[in-house]
Amino acid sequence: MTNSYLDTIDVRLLRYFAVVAEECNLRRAAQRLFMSQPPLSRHMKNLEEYLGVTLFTRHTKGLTLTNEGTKVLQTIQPLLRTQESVYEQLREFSTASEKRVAVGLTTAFEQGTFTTLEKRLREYYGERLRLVRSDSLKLVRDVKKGKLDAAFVALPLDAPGLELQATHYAEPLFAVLPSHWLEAEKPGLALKEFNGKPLFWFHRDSNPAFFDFTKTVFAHAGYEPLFMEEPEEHDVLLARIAAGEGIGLFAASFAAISRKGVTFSPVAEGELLRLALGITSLPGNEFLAQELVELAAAALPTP
Amino acid sequence: MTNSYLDTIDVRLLRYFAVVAEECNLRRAAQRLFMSQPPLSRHMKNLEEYLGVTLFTRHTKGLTLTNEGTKVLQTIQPLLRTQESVYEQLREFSTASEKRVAVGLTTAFEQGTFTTLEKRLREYYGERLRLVRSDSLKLVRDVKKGKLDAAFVALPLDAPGLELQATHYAEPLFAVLPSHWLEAEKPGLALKEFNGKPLFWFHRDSNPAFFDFTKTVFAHAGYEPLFMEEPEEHDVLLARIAAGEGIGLFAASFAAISRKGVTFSPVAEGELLRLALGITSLPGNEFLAQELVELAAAALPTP
DNA sequence: AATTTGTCATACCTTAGAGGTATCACAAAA
DNA sequence: TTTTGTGATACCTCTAAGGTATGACAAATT
Repeated sequence: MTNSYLDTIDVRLLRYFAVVAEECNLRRAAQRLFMSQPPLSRHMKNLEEYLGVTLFTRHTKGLTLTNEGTKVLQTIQPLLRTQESVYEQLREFSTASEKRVAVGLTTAFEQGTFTTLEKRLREYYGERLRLVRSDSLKLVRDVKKGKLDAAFVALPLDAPGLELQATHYAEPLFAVLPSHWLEAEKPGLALKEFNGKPLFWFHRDSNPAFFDFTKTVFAHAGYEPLFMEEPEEHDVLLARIAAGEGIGLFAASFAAISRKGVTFSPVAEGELLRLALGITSLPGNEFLAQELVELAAAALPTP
Repeated sequence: MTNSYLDTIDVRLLRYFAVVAEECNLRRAAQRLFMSQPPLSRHMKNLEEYLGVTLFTRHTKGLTLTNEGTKVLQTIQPLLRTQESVYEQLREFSTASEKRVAVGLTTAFEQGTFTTLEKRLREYYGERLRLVRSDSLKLVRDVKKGKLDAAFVALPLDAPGLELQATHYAEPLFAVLPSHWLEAEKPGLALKEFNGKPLFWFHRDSNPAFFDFTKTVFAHAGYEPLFMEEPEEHDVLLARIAAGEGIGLFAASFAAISRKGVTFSPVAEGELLRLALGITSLPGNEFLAQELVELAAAALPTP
């Protein structure tokens, strides 16, 4: 019996192949699969290598299936269908025959903000609920992969291909400063007072749209920050601010956390710099998303 | 519709589950799957998490399926069967409707050793052949994974669960020394003359059985080497030997490669330190293995 | 009762491979 | 000629699969 490499092919590759065959265009197929074009190109090449078959002819307008490619496509259809139906059946088995709900929760706001919401979610979904805390970008990735059904994320956020529903909830950003920088209590600090001073901020890659937006706001306010890489851990960040290395900008709810040596202070431009709470999900999960919006409306303060 | 994590489960996990369910024992199941017990334990835990179902009750004599576990097992059977049959059909598609043959070739011998063998293989299998060169241990791993149908490997080698057939071909080891260490031409150097001198040698982990064996031979010969980590690249190794950092021990065929500053010399214990050529494959591939043994017999010199 | 053995679980590490960005080569369209 | 849209390539990052070492625990053995 010749194994010829084939046993190790992931069914996922075959599913990718089906989508590519349908689109006849790598870029579009990649978009539908929530990935970028190059890895998909590689996957198709590998698949051809595995199978020992040329699946496509490549030309400058896209791809077209070869005859063998068509045959392969027909051959795998039953497998893809069987997988779907079996997975559908497996979903029925979850505890108490009820469908599980996996929901993400952003760490962009102070976690205490969500205690009521969490309680409501647990009451509402009971054992079926699976709650995951992470930063908005990882949550978006997991929603795309199907690991999460929906996620509460911080807006603004660019999530192409996903449904995105806003809730009423939003918070202005607060400045977090080393206490000794603040000569007197000044509510509503103007950002321009910090011109040239270092700001702990996220890397542009993690959310280009929001990064560029804030940069514009900073510029308008006359604040040209010296960007410093933000530490992962919240307490580390506070410690470094206390040490006078730079300032931070957090959602207002974080003012609930105090630390020796740092001062939370509202900024004059706070209303421009708002984080809103949104719910993201794959198209098709609108019902769940709507449920979550309503639960959030009932369980979050109206600021 | 709720995705609930489930879409991302690899079918492989389900296949593992089926094996575990059959064996009711993680260690044995892991052995059948060519992996160690801990990852399998984790996989089963993850699977339960994904499905939201307790599949097994764990006790001190092994595992037993729960009722839900049995139901899940029944549910996935059609998928596993469909996958097998579809993959079987896919194999038919390989170029010219012929089954492909993936064969590994060890780098433990000088590659020129195999020129005739390679030629024969290509003549015999034609386009169907896929030849991979790597070290014996990676080849064994790929054979286990099904990426290779069979591989020519260096013996002795411990490959539990795999078929292992010896060919008639074997080579003694030669010493490779910095030229300036050799005062006069001495054919048949005794290892003990190098006592305490550094030896570039492989890490024990890569082949414990062979490592221990050679160590015993060294000890008997009165050679207590100072083991040094062997560089990956052959030419780097030669350069460092030329620089006088230590000696090496290679299969005799490598004497074909000369380099300024190093001398290849047979060792008196060479007949004890032999590398043989073997063919390894998964049980069930005996026919191919036998073919390869015969091709090797015809294409390799009888030393 | 104490020891040994065989079970699964846990902690930690290494590494293959999936996916990302930047960029290329090429042909069709403008 | 330039622009635009195609797939391919090179290179990087990081997740997750698999490995080793070890633990906790119960049954079997002494």
